[in-house]
Amino acid sequence: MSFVEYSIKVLRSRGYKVTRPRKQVLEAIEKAAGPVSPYDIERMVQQQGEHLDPVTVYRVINLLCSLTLVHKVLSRGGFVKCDLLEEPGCHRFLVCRGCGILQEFADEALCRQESQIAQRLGFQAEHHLTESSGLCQRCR
Amino acid sequence: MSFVEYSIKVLRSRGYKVTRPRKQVLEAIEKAAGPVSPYDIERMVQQQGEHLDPVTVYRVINLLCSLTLVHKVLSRGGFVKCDLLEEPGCHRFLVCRGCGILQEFADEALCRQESQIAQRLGFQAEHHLTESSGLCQRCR
DNA sequence: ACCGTAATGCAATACTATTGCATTTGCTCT
DNA sequence: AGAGCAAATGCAATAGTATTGCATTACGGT
Repeated sequence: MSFVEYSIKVLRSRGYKVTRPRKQVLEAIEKAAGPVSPYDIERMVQQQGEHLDPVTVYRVINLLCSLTLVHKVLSRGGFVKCDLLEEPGCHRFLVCRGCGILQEFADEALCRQESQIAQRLGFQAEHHLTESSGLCQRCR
Repeated sequence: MSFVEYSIKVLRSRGYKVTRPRKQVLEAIEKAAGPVSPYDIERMVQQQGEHLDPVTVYRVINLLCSLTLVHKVLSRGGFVKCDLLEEPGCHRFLVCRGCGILQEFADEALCRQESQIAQRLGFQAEHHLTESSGLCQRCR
């Protein structure tokens, strides 16, 4: 099942409508090579002769992020489709500082260790956001 | 030694000039309760009857971030002074979703574990950015 | 096919960030 | 103390990112 199909299934199952703009955004993000901004998405859709309001893109992206179908890449800006979909644990990124390539991963042991450290500091951690930078195999 | 004093020492030791705007930014960030934007800093300085260009604030902050005297809090926006200064390892944040309070920490074992995971995925990690969200002791 | 509500489009606006160039100023050397 | 130089700042312009409110549209259940 493709990213778009899976996302539509999730939208329906949570009671969200499957609208034209939502499908447009999903398709744009699926096609994109890397992180894209809401305005990038607007442009991609426009280049197909269709129309889409950037404000709507923001709202769609917010929804998709809240469903973890899409992630924001904080260290670079822009949004990417989730590559792990149903994989449990916090989804994290490796970012190559050479070519910019992204690799998503999840590791429950890491989650546990981080939560443990947080607990020692009086915190009850619920979610871990991690973006590690370095060099990918190629750029090394 | 205060944050400002330490920062000035670092600036000098690395060959950077200690200028009026740099001192103004350092003092503003030291006083701030939480993360502040460059424009917040401009306002803080102006309220003392002094003047400071926001573009300069951006440039100063970039420098301070590159020296890890200041960190950007990506999940919230805004910049904070580093509370760990000379502590080795990547500096990370716990962010309370209740009151917004920040707690900075470093943990070299965590760095190692993350690097190891990255290596299994073909990555040579150099730096780990982490912001965990949850509830602080008070908000729980 | 209709209806109600969720979602979108539009307009306005605020915030965040960057670039180039002329001018100033901190620091070193005498 | 003063001169000179490179680094840093101020200014102007501009691009990119993000949010809000309200009128209108359209999805999906009946």
